[in-house]
Amino acid sequence: MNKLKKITIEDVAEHCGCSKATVSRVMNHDKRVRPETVDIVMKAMAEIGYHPNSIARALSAGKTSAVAVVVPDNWQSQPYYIKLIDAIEDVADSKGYHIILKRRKYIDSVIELVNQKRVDGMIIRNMEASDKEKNLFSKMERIGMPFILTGQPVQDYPFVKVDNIGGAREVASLFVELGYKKILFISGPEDHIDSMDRLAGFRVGLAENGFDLKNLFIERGDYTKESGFRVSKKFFENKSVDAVFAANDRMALGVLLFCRERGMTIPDELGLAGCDDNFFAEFLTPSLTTVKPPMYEIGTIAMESLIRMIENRDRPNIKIILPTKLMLRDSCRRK
Amino acid sequence: MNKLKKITIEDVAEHCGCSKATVSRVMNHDKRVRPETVDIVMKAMAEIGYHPNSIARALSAGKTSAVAVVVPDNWQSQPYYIKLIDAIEDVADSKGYHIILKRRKYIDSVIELVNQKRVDGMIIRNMEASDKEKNLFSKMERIGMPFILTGQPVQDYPFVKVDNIGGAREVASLFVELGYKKILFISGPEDHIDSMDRLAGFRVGLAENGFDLKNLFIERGDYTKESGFRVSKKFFENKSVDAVFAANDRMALGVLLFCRERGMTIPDELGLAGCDDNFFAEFLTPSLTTVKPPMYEIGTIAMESLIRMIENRDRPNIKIILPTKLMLRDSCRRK
DNA sequence: TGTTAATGAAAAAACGTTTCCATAAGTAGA
DNA sequence: TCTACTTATGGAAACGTTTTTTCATTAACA
Repeated sequence: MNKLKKITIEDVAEHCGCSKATVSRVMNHDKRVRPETVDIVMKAMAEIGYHPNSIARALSAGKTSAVAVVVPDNWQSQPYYIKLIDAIEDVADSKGYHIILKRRKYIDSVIELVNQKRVDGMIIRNMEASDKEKNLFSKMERIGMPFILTGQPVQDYPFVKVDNIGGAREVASLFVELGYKKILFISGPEDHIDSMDRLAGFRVGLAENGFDLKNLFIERGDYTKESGFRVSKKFFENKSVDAVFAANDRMALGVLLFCRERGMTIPDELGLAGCDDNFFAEFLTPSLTTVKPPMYEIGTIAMESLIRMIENRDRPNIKIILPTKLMLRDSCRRK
Repeated sequence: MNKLKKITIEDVAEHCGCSKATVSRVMNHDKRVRPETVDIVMKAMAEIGYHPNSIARALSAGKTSAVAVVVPDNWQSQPYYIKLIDAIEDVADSKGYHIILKRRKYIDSVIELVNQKRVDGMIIRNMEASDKEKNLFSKMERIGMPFILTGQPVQDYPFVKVDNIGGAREVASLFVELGYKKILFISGPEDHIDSMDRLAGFRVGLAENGFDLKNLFIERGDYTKESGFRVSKKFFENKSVDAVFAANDRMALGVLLFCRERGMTIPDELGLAGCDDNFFAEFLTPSLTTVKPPMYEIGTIAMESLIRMIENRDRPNIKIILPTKLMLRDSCRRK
């Protein structure tokens, strides 16, 4: 096997009869090098096909130009994670950073990345926070490695998140406007913060539009399609409502499937709305009204902030909440 | 701002009164170091909280333990890319590798990764091959950096791909079995290899099941939902068929939407099948029969092969074609 | 003409590892 | 007791950059 000789800065120096230092200065646009020398060096680099070794650079500079992005294990269930990552990559590329992708299940590997100084910073989609994660956060804080949360605030760490409360409030306003008098809210699993926020916002929205909260019913699901089906089956046995608002689209899909089986037509007999603008929402029959989180914006702002933290070595206290967008589709209509 | 003093191998050496070399040997499980010394060093490392710097390691070893994964720009449209990435990460983590994710649009950045020796290898989902990509491939070959294609074979480079021909053949077999006598195939954009393979396989499958190819009609789409709609609208103006096979699910969705508008019931008046098992296929009404590509397996095999190439420094000629799975759903039924 | 200041570039140190080479101590065989 | 071989370790070079220091040359000035 032919062993390729590596081309280093030394070869360039030799080829144009100057020192490594000069070549390095040319590469880094140091203005103290004479223009003609610059030309000579540039030409030499092109001629012998030199490219600086980024690892050596990183070691010398103490900066890797890489950031880790941590997503939930089931990122598959939410295509908006792709938007989040796209946004992060768009910013990253324009600033010369690379992103190392990790699922939460590989948190040990993420911790190693930090310990071994393999990344300059991190963006974490933290939907829950285990002890391991909390330790990680405090360690990063301690060693001064910047990071930003994009799920939920934890302690006093920087975050960029969705305004779940505001989004649900808009749905409430819509539901009242459409004339719904009795409403069912299907929550997520116990204590899930997103779901709690959505319920809180929904309540506020209903109340401020003159809806009597006595007519708001609440059932608990677990975010799965099946739970949406199950909950509605149980609920509709002895009660009825005008509309259902589910804490996510998967459960709303469950409700829709139940109605289809039961022969209840949507939106005529029942209004329906979900959250997340999941991939199928647009293609269901009827298409599903839902609350769309601004994932691209979150990714953009998170990455821009992170880079600022990395490069300025300061620690601006980023705490940003971004508004959702109500996607009004066919699953709810004036009563 | 408090400047954290970095803890290096030198500190460990000092702390336990031995040399850096010995500490290094302990970390790398060199058996030539006395067991008691190992204990001392291990304890010292734990006590002062030492973690080796991965960048320094990479420089010294000439190995980054990172691989680049390149996906199409519109990976958003195909959730199976997530499965591909998950598989790659699963293998990567078990072998101590990290993955750097890049979209194809940032190919320049990918090229830099290679030039700057920032990764040990690459997995590329190449659905088409631009000149830039071809140059990249040949450069990687030249400098001896391993890579694997997971889209289409190019020249003689290693690849792992889907058996599009076989998948389409199964659909053909199904269609004949269901009693369809006249069939429309909607192709992808001109010369798209996946689409061509699917058509070829479909033809073979029909013929070998005794179907008269005179009754196979072919129209060209461009993979979008809209083109599926448009093509069917135009086709059904003056012809009719028993079933449609579209080269992807998005176009099949277009056909479905057209039928819904036109009042043609699926599967009673028209059988329908697509390719890809896209996210919505399962949730459409009726749910869509489709050909599911084995993306997880592709990712697994690609990454395992890549690691073998990286670590063994040999170049086994990987050329693997994996079978699809027919997802039989409600959109086609016996005539 | 001699002193000082500014400039361009070389040499050397640093970044934090791994690895090669040397050495000292210990063991075994004669 | 000598030689030869192993074993555990230390010292130093290497990996390929950047950055600091040093030095030599030229320009400027009195």
